[in-house]
Amino acid sequence: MRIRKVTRRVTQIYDQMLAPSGLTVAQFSLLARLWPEESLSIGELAEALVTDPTTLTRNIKPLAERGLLQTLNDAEDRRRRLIGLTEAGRAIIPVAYPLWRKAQEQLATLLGAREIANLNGALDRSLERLARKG
Amino acid sequence: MRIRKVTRRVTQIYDQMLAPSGLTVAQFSLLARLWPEESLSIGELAEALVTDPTTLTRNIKPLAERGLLQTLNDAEDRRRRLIGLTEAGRAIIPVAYPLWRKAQEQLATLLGAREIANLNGALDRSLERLARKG
DNA sequence: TGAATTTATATGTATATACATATAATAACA
DNA sequence: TGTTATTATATGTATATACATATAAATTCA
Repeated sequence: MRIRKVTRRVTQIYDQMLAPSGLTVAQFSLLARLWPEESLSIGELAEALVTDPTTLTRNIKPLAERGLLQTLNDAEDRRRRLIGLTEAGRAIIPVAYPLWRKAQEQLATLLGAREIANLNGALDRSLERLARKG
Repeated sequence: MRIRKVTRRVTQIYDQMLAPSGLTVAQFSLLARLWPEESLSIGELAEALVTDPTTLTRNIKPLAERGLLQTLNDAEDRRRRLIGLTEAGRAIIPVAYPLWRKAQEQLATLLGAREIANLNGALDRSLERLARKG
């Protein structure tokens, strides 16, 4: 499958560039999503990241162990866990962001700005149609 | 990352459709690549699938245990393992292929033929630029 | 030819991913 | 209100993925 092949290479490029920060691209995406927010539940975060809630439970674990994420119990609904950035979690974003930008630039160089724009447009439209329900 | 989100959903769709065959889309891709060939080494197969050779070593394992793949030692180069389909491996392709087509059709319905063609074109061009060397 | 280098694959380790199922808590309803 | 159904998350299990490193075999070269 084409898209799986391309994604493997793209993930590799981002992961290699982000390596000095100690984050993977999946981890950076997760942290970055929480950057402007107070905190989100597992379910909300899963929906935002278009991933399975059970995947998120697992992905949160190493980040929480490294002290980048913290969990609060929702008083209104005691089933929910509210996930938010810790101090360290907020602090790592400005370290990782420039690396992420560099990966983005490298990709733009490899593929060309026109192709990137075309691809992003097609992916955005596809996401909308695929986001929920298959 | 957009492409990672889309790929997760697309993989899910293919995996669900292929479930009756007991294959994942990654496994189907691997077996299908060997269908017209005699056999390929780990390295050749990795390159064809745009994946890491170490990933392939792992992916082969469950398929070999299920008797779908077999390994031959290359007489010319005793480091190389030649991977090929077994009888059972050849037999499962005609079972899985229609399911794979169905997933493809479902995706075409969701995204539209025009968008699919656009996306495939962009992905093919991207693959060419990304395939080797990052 | 013998030592150094390169190449092919495997292993250790870690994250990413999702399904089936379990559990606990909330919501619905009779 | 008490029972049932639904919802949020976690766990068990399995595959997918790749890097660092190990190992063995082939190649290079002095």
